[in-house]
Amino acid sequence: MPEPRQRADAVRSREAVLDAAEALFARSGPAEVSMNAVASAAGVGKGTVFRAFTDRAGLLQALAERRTAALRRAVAEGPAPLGPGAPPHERIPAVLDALARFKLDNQSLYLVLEEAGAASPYRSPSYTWWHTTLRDSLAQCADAGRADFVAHALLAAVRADLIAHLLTVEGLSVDEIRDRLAVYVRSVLPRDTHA
Amino acid sequence: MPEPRQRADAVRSREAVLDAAEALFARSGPAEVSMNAVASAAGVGKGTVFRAFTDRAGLLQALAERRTAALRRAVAEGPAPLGPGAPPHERIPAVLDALARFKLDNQSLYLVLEEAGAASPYRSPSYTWWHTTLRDSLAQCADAGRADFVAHALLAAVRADLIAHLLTVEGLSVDEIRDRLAVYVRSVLPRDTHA
DNA sequence: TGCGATACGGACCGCCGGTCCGTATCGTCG
DNA sequence: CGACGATACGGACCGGCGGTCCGTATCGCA
Repeated sequence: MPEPRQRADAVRSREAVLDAAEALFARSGPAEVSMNAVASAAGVGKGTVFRAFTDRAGLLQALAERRTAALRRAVAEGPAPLGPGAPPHERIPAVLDALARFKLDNQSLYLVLEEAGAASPYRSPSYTWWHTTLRDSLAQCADAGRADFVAHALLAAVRADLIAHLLTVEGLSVDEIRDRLAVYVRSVLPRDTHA
Repeated sequence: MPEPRQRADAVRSREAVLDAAEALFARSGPAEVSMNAVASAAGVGKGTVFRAFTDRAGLLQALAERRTAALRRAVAEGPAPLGPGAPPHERIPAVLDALARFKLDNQSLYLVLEEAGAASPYRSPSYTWWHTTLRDSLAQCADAGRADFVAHALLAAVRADLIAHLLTVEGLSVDEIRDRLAVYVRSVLPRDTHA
């Protein structure tokens, strides 16, 4: 199966829809962006949107993939402290801090993305990637068998709706959130590796 | 305003709807229970359901309130280790374990309950209550200023969709989940109080 | 330049949460 | 005990959602 190539107009439409969707999600609240709205904002028929992305979840996922590409690259192959070269007890807080900052900058998108709805966020490739990365780093940090759960728990601490709540309802500043998170993450990591 | 009293039939309907809803949520998956289904399962018109609970969120909240009453009482005024008499470093793991077990027993209800949807779960009175309880216990455990965030982070570790994922996708047993959680919670609590 | 394959658009579908109002029931008071 | 005002009931109804379908327009290869 040699990748049947895509027609030029299809590629153009796909791009237009992604751009429009990104703009809409940035501007408005979570569930307020309908597929209809995306389609007409992109200057495209509804059918085209669904042809390109299958369903709502597909569009959201494509959006996430595109938006996080740079950050993921920085973590996967960049320099310390984010990259794989850094020692775990530096890398883990750095990665979580970067992820938290990123979610703070892309709140509305992530609020939608992590909405349970049909498929839980835990099945999405995006979550799985972060979890695996974190788990592997944690596994170098002594508590091998528990690394899997700890990775989940740490990621849960930076869930979009929690962060939004801290910011909006509890009135914390971005730096306060980052600070609390940093302290918390350090408290979870084993003490013996602390030097 | 002397509480205008309710008519007998209204009370009966309310009860019938709660019973029916509880049964439906226990049986089926999360988003698969429509208000229409609840109404007809309760042998009642749709209007009656909305009259009694205002909207979907109201019904869900009433359901949660009713279902967790016993557990909340045990935590608020019961004996150690759950009750307020227990020392924090025993009470906190006990409370989280109890909460996790409870969510394991009421998965589908909690999956619906914690769905972001309109209002985030963090604004619900139920969440606020658990958070306050946990925060107060944590505050007796040294790290005063951070207690608020730590309470959020620990509660995030027992979110319904995470627990469901561990159980369903990762195939952990109930006891494995409780064990991982216990170890994790202990790692978060300050070491100095460890004896 | 012609023609098969592909993509486009928007009318259309079933269903959802939520509203509305004519009708039936309640409970109080004479 | 009968009658009447207040309250609750039920289900037709509404706007809008995610998703489908198919006649039509466009693409790109020969």
